[in-house]
Amino acid sequence: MTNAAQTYHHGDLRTALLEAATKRVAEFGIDSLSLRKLAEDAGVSRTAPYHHFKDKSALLSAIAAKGFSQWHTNAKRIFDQHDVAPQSRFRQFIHEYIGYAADNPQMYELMFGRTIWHDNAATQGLKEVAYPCFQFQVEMTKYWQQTGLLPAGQDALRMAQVTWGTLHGIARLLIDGIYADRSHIDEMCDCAADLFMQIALPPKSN
Amino acid sequence: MTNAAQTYHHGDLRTALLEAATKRVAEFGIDSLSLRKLAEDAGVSRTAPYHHFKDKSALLSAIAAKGFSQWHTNAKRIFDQHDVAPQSRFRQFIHEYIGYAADNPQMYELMFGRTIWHDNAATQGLKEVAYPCFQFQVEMTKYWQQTGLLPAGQDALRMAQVTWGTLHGIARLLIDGIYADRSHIDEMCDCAADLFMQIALPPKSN
DNA sequence: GTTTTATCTTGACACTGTCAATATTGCATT
DNA sequence: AATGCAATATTGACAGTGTCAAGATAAAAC
Repeated sequence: MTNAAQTYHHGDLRTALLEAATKRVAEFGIDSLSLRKLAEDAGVSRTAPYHHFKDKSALLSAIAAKGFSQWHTNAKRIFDQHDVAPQSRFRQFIHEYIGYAADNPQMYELMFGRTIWHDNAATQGLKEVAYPCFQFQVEMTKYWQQTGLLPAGQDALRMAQVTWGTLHGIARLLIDGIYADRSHIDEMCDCAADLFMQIALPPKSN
Repeated sequence: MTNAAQTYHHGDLRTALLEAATKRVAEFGIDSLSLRKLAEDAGVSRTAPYHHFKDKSALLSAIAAKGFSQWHTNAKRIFDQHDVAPQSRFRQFIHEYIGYAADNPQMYELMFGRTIWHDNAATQGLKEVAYPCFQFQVEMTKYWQQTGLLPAGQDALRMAQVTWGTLHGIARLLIDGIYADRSHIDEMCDCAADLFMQIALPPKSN
């Protein structure tokens, strides 16, 4: 017990655990998270966390939920800059998406990885935050189709899956250190943006 | 020297372990693989596997290596159908890539997931099989650019990263059960193909 | 036949998540 | 203020895990 407060009840253990766990995951990765060690660092016993999170998966879900709501507001901020031209906004969104993943690789891995999504392991609370985030991707896609940035002939949902899939894939390749190299992030983003906006682009002179 | 498997009179524990592990991973996933249980099933002691694989990660790398060489030959087979029009081949490649991922989700997860790639955990032997596989993606991209299927203005490597990223992303979204639904695989593939080949498509106006 | 080498075994260590039973406290109601 | 209940925290225990060290055994090399 390194903490001076030796009270039997911690007071706000849930918040303390969540914050410590978030920090630990961000720094050392999902696999490094141990409930026991976490409890010890918080100055409580090994099983104390179980009164605030059903199991380890629930804790991870809670961490991811924070990440989702954070990213969701960020995405809205970018998208809602109505004074910026759609093309620039679209490009900026791509850069910021990949940038977020590159800057918070462990959090991204947690949010969009199999750890919390396989076998329907995701908490109800997580789904309630994540699904609107997914839905937002469709709304944006619809808008970009309407403004002629993306081909309008395709179904918006399908289109959203593909465009998001691209961003997701690039992010994963970067994070997992496969094939793609961090030093060319911007070029890759621009390449993706150009590919998407083939039709929308005015014919280049040079 | 490095060919530890080539023995005349020895038992074939290495092969037995590799096969059993591959089967287990394919069926129940990476996390379900336990070296101890694997050894027990093979009728040897818990630490016997360590004489054939440095650690668990090395075993996983070996499994993934098999998957890579398998996929690599498959990709070449599709690409080398010179009697099929490039457009059809390109489309077929996309469908088969996603199809492979959808049919072998656990293997795909292992091959292209962080488990073996993060922290440079990949074995040298794995890299020797995987890197040519990545490189092939660039060669195909170059070809598609030359045939006018993909925009030729972009750097081939960058282009390959984006196109592969798209396939990878769609595959991951499918496998992890995020957002994308298995029942629309074909539509998603076609949507991606159409998006990539905007330029190759017959011009609608202008 | 003897030595070297590859392979396998037992024992042990330090972890992990999680359940069960128990103890302590804070808060609401009387 | 006293009491009862629900929330919270604790110790003990169980069944796992990967992996190292040291010793045993069989096969191969000499």
